[in-house]
Amino acid sequence: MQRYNPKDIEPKWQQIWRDQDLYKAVDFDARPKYVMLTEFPYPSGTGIHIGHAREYTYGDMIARFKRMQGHNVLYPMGFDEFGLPTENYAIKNKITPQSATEVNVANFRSQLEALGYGFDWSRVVHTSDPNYYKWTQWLFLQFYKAGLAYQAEIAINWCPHCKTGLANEEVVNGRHERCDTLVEKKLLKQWLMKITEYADRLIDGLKDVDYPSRIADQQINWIGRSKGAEIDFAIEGHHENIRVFTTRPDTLFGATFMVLAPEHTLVEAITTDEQRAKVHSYVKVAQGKTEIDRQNTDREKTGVATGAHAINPVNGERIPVWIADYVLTGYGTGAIMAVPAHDERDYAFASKYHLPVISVVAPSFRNYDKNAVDRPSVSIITRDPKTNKYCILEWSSENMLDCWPGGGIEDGETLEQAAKREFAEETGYTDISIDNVLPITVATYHADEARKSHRAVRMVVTATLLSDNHSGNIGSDVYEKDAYKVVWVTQKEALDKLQLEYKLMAQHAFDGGVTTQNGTLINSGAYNNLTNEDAKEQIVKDLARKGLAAEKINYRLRDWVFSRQHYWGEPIPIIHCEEHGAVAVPDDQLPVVLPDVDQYEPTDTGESPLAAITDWVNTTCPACGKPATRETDTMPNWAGSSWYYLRYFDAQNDKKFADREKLDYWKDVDFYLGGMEHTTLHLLYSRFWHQFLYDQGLVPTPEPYASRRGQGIIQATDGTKMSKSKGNVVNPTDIIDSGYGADALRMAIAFLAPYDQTTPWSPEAVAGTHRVLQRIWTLAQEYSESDGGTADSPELQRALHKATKKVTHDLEQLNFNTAIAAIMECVNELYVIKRDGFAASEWQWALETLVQLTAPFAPHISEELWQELGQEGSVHISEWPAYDDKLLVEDTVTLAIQVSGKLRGEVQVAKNASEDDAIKAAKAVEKVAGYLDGQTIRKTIYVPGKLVSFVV
RNA sequence: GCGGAUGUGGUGGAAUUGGUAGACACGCUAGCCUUAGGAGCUAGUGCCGCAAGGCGUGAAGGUUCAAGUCCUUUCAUCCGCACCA
Repeated sequence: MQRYNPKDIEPKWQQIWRDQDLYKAVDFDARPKYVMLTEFPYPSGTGIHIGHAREYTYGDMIARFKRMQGHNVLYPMGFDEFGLPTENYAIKNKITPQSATEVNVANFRSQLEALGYGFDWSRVVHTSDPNYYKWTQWLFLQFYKAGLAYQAEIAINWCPHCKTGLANEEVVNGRHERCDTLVEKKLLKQWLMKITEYADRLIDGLKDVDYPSRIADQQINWIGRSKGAEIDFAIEGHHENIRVFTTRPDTLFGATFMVLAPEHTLVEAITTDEQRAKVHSYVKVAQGKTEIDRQNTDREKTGVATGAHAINPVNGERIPVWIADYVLTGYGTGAIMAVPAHDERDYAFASKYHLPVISVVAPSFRNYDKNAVDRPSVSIITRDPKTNKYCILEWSSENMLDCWPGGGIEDGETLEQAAKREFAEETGYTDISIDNVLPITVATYHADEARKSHRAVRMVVTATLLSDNHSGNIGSDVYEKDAYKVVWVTQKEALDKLQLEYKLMAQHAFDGGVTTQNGTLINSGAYNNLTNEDAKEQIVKDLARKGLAAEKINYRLRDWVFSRQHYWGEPIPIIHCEEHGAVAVPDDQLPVVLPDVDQYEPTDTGESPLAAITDWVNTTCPACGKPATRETDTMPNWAGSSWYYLRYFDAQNDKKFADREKLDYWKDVDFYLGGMEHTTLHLLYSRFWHQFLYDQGLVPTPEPYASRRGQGIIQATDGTKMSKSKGNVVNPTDIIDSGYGADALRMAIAFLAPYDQTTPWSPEAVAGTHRVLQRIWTLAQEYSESDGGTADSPELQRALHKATKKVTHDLEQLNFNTAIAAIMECVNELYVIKRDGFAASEWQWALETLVQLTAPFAPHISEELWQELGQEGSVHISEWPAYDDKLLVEDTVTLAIQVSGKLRGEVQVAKNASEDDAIKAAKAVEKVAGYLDGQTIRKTIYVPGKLVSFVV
């Protein structure tokens, strides 16, 4: 018998598949198309890692499964070659980026082939190939011609280590995501893409695609759409207005000051002479701070008054204008109205600089029956200054909520009188002072002794315990006597114990009166008593009539900084002419080829190294033929990957980026698997490009990816992140070469955990899957060496149909791990059946089926055994097995028997046993009978095929 | 703070509509076998207990004949964003 040795069979089949073009996708084929896309790799010098293997393994399994199910599958691969790592690698090794790329790509490709992936290599794309980036440049020019690519001199994020500008998306916690260097602000003339123009489309388009919420929400969050209004405040003694953006126009009456960002354009003009020196020095300090400093929310707020005053448009109040660096230039208008009573940041600022706080929204809690009768009442939040604890009533009845003392306000009684009386009646404490009436409206359901509904409209007061004077009486009537305890608790305990309106009162009392909750307007003139939601609309509407406000939607998303000051990227195809400005390179002069150079190190000047190559830079203007210069910035690494999937549909075309008929055939990507880290980068950028191309009529679908999933990360064995410096990186090629082979590795990766879960690598897993493959191998060998068996086996049929059903369903749900478990279970069952003897004809069928089920997971061994079983052609283009539910049903089933909800035994009954028979059988079980003896059976529940439950 | 997720044996992880918790695998224990291989086969393996039995899905309550699954409260961890007005 031949032993299973992957080294003998894997390279052999890889060569045969290549020779046969087995995985070549066919344009215009009649079978339904299926585009399985995984993110193409960046060909670094270190080769592929286990994360690549996880992604491509899942993709390959789906591609093979769909192919066997009769789809015309396109599973393409390419290389995302431009970018900093290769440039740095080339500089370090003193070679050109072109040759570094060539070497790395060759290495990547051979590693990918060793894993047995069924890529259609005839469609491979290379983003640094001029035949490819010609079209990246051409597409860029479509954006430019549509006004969506533009130049602007702005302060951008600059990485001093990589010496290039960065997009917002590439900065994480103030650092460049690639090299972890603190980014700086640098004022540079930049190319930008107007992705903000597509902000709404990028949100709305998510409704039409199948993305998990963690991906869709992250994108929505990143775009950060927020609805509000822009409101103009007049400045005393000036003609200009200060325009602010706010989402809370309902709190306008509570605006007690304004804050401008230090960089705001009006700062210089409005600052008074007395304040000028202070303002200047503050602005200087603010600009000297790093991004990370300015974004630190723990930092104490600072600011300086400009001396100027603005006029609140709703009430004519004169309010001071400050500058402070907690207001950002880049968002909204760079100026805010500050409402300290309803915004924590404004409150912190107001407290520090002793600015007034005016509450204008009384948070309300409403939970009552509309027909209820009003009953004015008061709740008293009393603090004992000696212990810093608060007095609450703890009820012994389950129907009563623990609460603040309080009760109805009698006719002719003031709020203060009622509060003191109720507190004394309920707690016995007679000596308190009322400090404050909280702006809060609590309307809550309350029933009296006659079960009549009341609406308790509560006033909430805070009070201080002055002495321990006590009446000795707790509770005023028979219902309250001994029904509760008076307890003193800390703030935290109070928040833990109290619920609903009582909790809300506590929160409001403890947080100093600052609240962002909804409620009713107070201190707001004509708008008093409106809900704040209604007031929002009303106030904006009224101001809009006077031309002082307009509804406005703001986005967190910024335009995409598209320039890079590096050599190794697509040259931006623009020519600068003194007379004609920025002119697009004509189509017939594309591509603008990256020139060969000796020096491609980045510079500190903010200029790309291309700027030094004068004979490349100097050219003529396409419009007038006069001397002109080329744009020397290059595109970001995200450019080539923004449309690469479209090129797979027509990879060789030299007339167009892709032929329209081929685009119409392949349409979009059916399933796109990739990394979660690309959610707000590549995935967002490419959706933006695609939506634009759709608007231009260049692609047939509004969205590029019909379905998207993100695979989880494989961590190091100890659960930490793999890193080269820690030496805990798992190399897939090493595992293959060590003798386990690609099939066992693929199975181990997929068996590890659900596909989207982050999970540590387990080195033993490969030994386990290798063992399973050996067992399958052995089964097939023993069959082919046997001379037939003895009996037909319904068990055999059931085992294979069950496995087929499970594997089919699990693959459809992407449950790779349980699909493999089902194969393992089936193999175990076959070993048990084998011991009982076997019939040749059925084993032939059983093994064929097993091999087919295994094919997507372990393609080499399946192909080898398929051939050994006497099949012609490849298992990978054989028809996926069907299953028959009828053959799954066993003749007898095991019923669980419960007595009073506890499992007490089990019994075998015929699969179609009647309820009576089943119950009779259950009662007959000795152990069960013991539990039923002497008990009255109150109820019997029978779930066919599952259990019998006796309630005694 | 906002958004998203996850808590189940020694480990990775299973568990359609509420219906025998721990499938499958790793590891471990014992035995067998051998062409001594990165072997293979058989049995066992949630916890406590000699057993009967009891206890068990982060914690606490609740609904139900029955809860990992539904409801309420709460704790912890991870990911993304974060002075976004």
